[in-house]
Amino acid sequence: MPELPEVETTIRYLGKKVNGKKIVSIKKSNKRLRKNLNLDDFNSIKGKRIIEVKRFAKYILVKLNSQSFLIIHLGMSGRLKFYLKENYQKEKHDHVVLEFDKFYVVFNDPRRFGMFFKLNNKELKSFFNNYGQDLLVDKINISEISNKFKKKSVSIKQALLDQSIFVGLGNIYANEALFHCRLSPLRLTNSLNREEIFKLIKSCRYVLKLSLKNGGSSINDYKSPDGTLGSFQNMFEVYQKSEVIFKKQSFSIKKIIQSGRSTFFSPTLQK
DNA sequence: CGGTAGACCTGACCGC
DNA sequence: TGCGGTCAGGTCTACC
Repeated sequence: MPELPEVETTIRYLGKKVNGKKIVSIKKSNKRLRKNLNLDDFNSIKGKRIIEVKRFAKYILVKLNSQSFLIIHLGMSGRLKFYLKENYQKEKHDHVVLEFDKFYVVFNDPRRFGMFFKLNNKELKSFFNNYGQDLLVDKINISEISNKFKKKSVSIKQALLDQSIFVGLGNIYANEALFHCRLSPLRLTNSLNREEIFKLIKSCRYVLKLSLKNGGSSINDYKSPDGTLGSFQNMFEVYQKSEVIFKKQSFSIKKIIQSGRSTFFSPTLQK
């Protein structure tokens, strides 16, 4: 489900609620996620205080007052829910429940591609050592991207999803960004000149920021922790569309599969 | 090493 | 109403 704007929306909301608060208790289901808390880590969480909630790539990092972090990844269908105590009702696929003094924070994930685990400071560094530049916050180093692009011979669509080059783009925003800069998803990374790479990055940042401004995209299951829906899905230009209007003319959108993911693009407009 | 299928899951939707 | 097929925001692994 969630790409970078959805994760960012989640941490901004949650940070305001939990910063400085103590975890009174923790419960979990016995269902397997992509990564689970081991027993020792599970037992160590009760009583810890939350210092801050951050994001790295599409991961949510909850810093605890014990030189360690809860690491949460929402996978395809995960979300964090926030409930005042009197409002909590258990739902299907609630996998982790963090109890605070006056509220609960609940990790829910139907498909269970998500992760909920713990790392100490040292482990954190090595866990995140192979990630690329964050399109939302980093000042992008174009030369580095350009070098990575030259060394590869994959389509630029695939490259956008490769988290060791860029961090945070997922399938929706990769499609939207490519349309925004009018580059064909079929182009190979080593065929782009510097100007095209610059354009591509600019469009990625534009699309991500616009989505964030609109609270992310809500398709099927994504909601922010308080249940609000994002609205960027109403602004998709190509994703899951069959035609696009440009300069009052209508162009058809083609759907193809690239490395197992759907790509939507206009062969006429994107070169 | 680099690149690509397939695996991991549940649920929604569509056609019969 | 049910059954089978297809598809979905993301990673990771096993294999050429």
